[in-house]
Amino acid sequence: MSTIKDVSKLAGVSPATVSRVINNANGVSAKTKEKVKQAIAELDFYPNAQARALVKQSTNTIGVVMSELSDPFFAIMARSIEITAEKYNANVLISTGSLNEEKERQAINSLQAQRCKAMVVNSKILSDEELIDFAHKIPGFVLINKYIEAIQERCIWLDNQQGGFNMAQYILEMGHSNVLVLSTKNKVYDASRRLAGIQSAFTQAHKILPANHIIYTSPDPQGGEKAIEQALANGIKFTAVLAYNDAVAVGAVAKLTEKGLSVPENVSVIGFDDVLLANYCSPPLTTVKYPIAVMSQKATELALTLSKNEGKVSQTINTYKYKPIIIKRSSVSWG
Amino acid sequence: MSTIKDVSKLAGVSPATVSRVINNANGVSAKTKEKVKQAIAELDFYPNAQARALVKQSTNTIGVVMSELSDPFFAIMARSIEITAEKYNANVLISTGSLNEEKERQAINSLQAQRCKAMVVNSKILSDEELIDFAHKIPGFVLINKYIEAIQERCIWLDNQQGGFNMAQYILEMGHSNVLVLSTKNKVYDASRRLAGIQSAFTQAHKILPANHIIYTSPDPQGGEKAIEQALANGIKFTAVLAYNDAVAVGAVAKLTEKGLSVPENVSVIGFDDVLLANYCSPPLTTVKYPIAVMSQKATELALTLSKNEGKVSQTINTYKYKPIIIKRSSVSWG
DNA sequence: TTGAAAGCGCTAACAC
DNA sequence: GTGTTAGCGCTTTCAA
Repeated sequence: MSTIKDVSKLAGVSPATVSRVINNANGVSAKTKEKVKQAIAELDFYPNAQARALVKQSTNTIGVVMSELSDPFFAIMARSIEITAEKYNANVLISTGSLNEEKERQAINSLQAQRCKAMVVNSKILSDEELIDFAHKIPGFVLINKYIEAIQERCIWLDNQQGGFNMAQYILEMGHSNVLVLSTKNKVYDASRRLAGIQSAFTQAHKILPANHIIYTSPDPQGGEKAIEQALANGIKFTAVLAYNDAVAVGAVAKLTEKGLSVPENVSVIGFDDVLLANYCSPPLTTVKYPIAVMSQKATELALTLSKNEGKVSQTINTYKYKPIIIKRSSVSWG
Repeated sequence: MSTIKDVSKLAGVSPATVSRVINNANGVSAKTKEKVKQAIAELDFYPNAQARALVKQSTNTIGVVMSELSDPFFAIMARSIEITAEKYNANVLISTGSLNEEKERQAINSLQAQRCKAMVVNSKILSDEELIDFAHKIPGFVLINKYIEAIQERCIWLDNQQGGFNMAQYILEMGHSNVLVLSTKNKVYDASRRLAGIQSAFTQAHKILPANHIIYTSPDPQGGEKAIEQALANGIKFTAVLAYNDAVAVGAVAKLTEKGLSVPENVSVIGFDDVLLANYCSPPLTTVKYPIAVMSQKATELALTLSKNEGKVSQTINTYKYKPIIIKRSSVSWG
């Protein structure tokens, strides 16, 4: 790979001049500019991004931490961040953390090593203290899908508790009182918020949600299938299922159908997120809309802005809480 | 952000020694190592990845070019690459190109600027010549989902034509002869291969596929819906739909159902890819399996290997063609 | 309008 | 074992 020196030699100018040309600086005569451009083309030269970053002390790269690219929810998030970043001419570096504390930390560290000043982090598992710490060290550190009061001006979040509350309230209104809740690994932040919301709706309605009606399972269709299998095997009685997300819901529907229980006639099911799948599965899924695309865009813009201002937070706006909304389709019937 | 010099000062050693410690080089006494480590912790120091890359002349980063992260197909691909890269301690840099020639080229260029020596590229639209050119310049350049003879030892591909052929052969065997084909933008590589396969199956069966039975639409559910709407509006008669991918198929099913045509009783539908959606939509979709996860893993390993060998291709293996297989579910009936 | 020179943060010879 | 030095490819003063 050729360097700026090679180009300068071929064009018969100094490296500085070549630098001026590739950076569109003015103060270069049209003639030399032309010569340089030709040399660049001839040598197929691309300025080394690392060298540039090193001297400029900035990369214009936004780092993204999330757990699982292949999950449609995160895929939408990634896409939205990317589109937004492009608008601001920023590059995107994605680092995945999975549901493991050490990995999540590493993901952030590797982004730090890349000297990303802007970061959008979807932490599922790190402690609040550690995240607050990061926020204080990294100017453009933004948390998405999570709320921590101490750094609320850097949190873009959905009110998950409200979402859980909505699901439960709706299903109770529909006349179901034997409800099965499919949650996920209890250390996962949003899962616990949603569960809290569900429980508070039960309490408010003076109903009881027995502990054995809560099953913790993996957040994918297989998880949904397994959970239903298990509930049925344990003889748990239920006429409704509240799933952690749409993928789990869809797996639950599949297993219920397989066992001769039709949805929504025998069992009602509610998902969460409203990903593509929810609209096209059968029956179309009643679910809670998670406006992740809008939120990701906001998070990206905030991260970029903060990193420019060296972390100085704007005075006017200081909270970014989004509201979940029930999308009623066909997977719920009167109980 | 602190530098190696700051650390060396605080620890009372030379920068070289610090470098030795962070690189786990031997020849450092336990005592100094301890001092240095303490200083590192105290200053919260992370070695600057760009500076490192610059002097080492290598980044251990694999670049990925693809069009659309939010498509589940690509999401699986990204995930598989990531998992594989991690095994080899390589970082992943994703650059998206969309279905636009200039953007695709830019995506590759920006990866070049980052000095990625290994690259997995899913090109939808660049010309063969240009791709061959890149392959000659970039040691670890690997093409995924595309076959170009001149660089076949760097191509990981599915036999799309065979896949198209299989779909069509199966639907013809099932007794359908009024078939609607939902393809996508005709410049897209795999779409054209699949279409060619479909056509050759028709020819071989001495059947005719009229030109107005081929509709070009966007590769997502909305595209499927629109295409069906259009076909119906134009009074085209069909009892079977061959879709470009599962997302299109699922959209088609939704629109057909909406119009009072049930699947598979009135119309049979076949998808392509076998993404998660295919198994959980209604009815479960008969589709063509695209083993993208395995292929992505292979591509990653190949790219990494080639980049280590400076592009020298191993002698033993020299072709990576994968076979599509029909997965029979419930969206096809006898015609 | 152009060039020389210093330096970004790190590693790798080569001394000692 | 440890330090000194040069240099990776680029940008940016400062001079000319």
